Amino acid sequence: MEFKILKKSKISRARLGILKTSSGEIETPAFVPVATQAVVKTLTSEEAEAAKCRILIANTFHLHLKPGEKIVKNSGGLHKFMNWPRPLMTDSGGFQVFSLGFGRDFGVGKIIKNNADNADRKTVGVGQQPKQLKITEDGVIFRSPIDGKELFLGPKESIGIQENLGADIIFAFDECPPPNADYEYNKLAMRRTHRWAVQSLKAKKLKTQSLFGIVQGGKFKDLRIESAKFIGSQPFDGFGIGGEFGDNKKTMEKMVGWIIENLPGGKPRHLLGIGYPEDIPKIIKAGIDTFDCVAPTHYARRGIAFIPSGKLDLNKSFFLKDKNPLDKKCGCFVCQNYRRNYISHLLRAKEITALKLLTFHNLYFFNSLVEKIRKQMKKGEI
RNA sequence: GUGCCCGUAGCUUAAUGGUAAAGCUCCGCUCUGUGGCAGCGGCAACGUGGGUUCGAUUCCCAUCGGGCACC
Repeated sequence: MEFKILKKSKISRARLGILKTSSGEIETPAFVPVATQAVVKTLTSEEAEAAKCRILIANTFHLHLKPGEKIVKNSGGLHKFMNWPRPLMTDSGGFQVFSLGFGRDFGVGKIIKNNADNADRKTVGVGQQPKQLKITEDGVIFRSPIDGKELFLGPKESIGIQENLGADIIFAFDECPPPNADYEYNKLAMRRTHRWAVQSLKAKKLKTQSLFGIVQGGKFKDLRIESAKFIGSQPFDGFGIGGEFGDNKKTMEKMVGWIIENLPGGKPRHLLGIGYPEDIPKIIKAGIDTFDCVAPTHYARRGIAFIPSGKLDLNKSFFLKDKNPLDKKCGCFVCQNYRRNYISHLLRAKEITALKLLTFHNLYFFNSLVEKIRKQMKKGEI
């Protein structure tokens, strides 16, 4: 892999680049749509490409369970398996330590609003374990959500699976602590993640893949700096930034800043799981090169379209009388050919095509948004 | 025409001699390394008219509407 920085902004930390992988190159900054189960839900790979997707991220944990990495490997690897010849990432399964663990126990996502509703939420401290899984020094004992069987995932296991899957960019196994974890828990989890990072490097054998280390540290400045410095000092090909980013957009920007300042400048930085439209200019200005987010695809399946002025909830009945396209200025095939009333009807009729049309539009919207930012960067406007 | 049964929220159904509950629909809200989920909140009803009773959605009568059986 090669990362070429074409231009550095003079007014922010933003940079324009080309990320060259074994499966071709992408322009950065770039949005990375989520294809957990080796598919952008509701779309074919050809459709994802038509929606301007140039790189996707699949998931180690999910693909290990179903269909199993050997099936994928025997099918010629992830690219051939899903007919996606372009660049691919796989997430390490570290996030599932959170989403199937404390995230499920407390019913929280990785961003938790610090309001009255959450004032009485308990904090997670050192020594606590999630109900459904066990975190040890060597890795994590999961229970398969499919058959309840015990399943162990550590750095070696994760890298082994990711090598079999065969994405171009793979991630070190990490622990993503919950947003309600206290300082001491974050410190402990972060240092464990650092040890796992070193073990992930050691476990990696294939040279065709690039390995990204993951920075943790929660919302704590000294931990984020320590993590960025440590992970940054290791021979990774690039860096992921994981975990939580405070309870509002401003703190997120600030926190990403702490990390970026302490990472080596020449390697790509991927922000894990962040990217609402309003976040995108901010994180790019903070120095992020790639980022993934379920927002466009997940919201689509809840009936919501992203447009320049915000979001449209097509479930609302007044859209049944709205003959406009989702977005008049959008160039995607959905906006060229379909109207809000029809999509709203399909949603109400529970027709899966509604989800497909919205997914396509949302991805096109996100990818166009980032494309526009790249153009602005070329002109020196960002 | 006669007999029997049934009329509770937009829909499908509960419960009760002390003014009513749920599911779906509908209307809000939440979801950031993905659940084609889920969760939270809200609007909304005793067919009509009498009677008995301190009090009737509940018991009685009539009436209207629906169903079944018989003629």
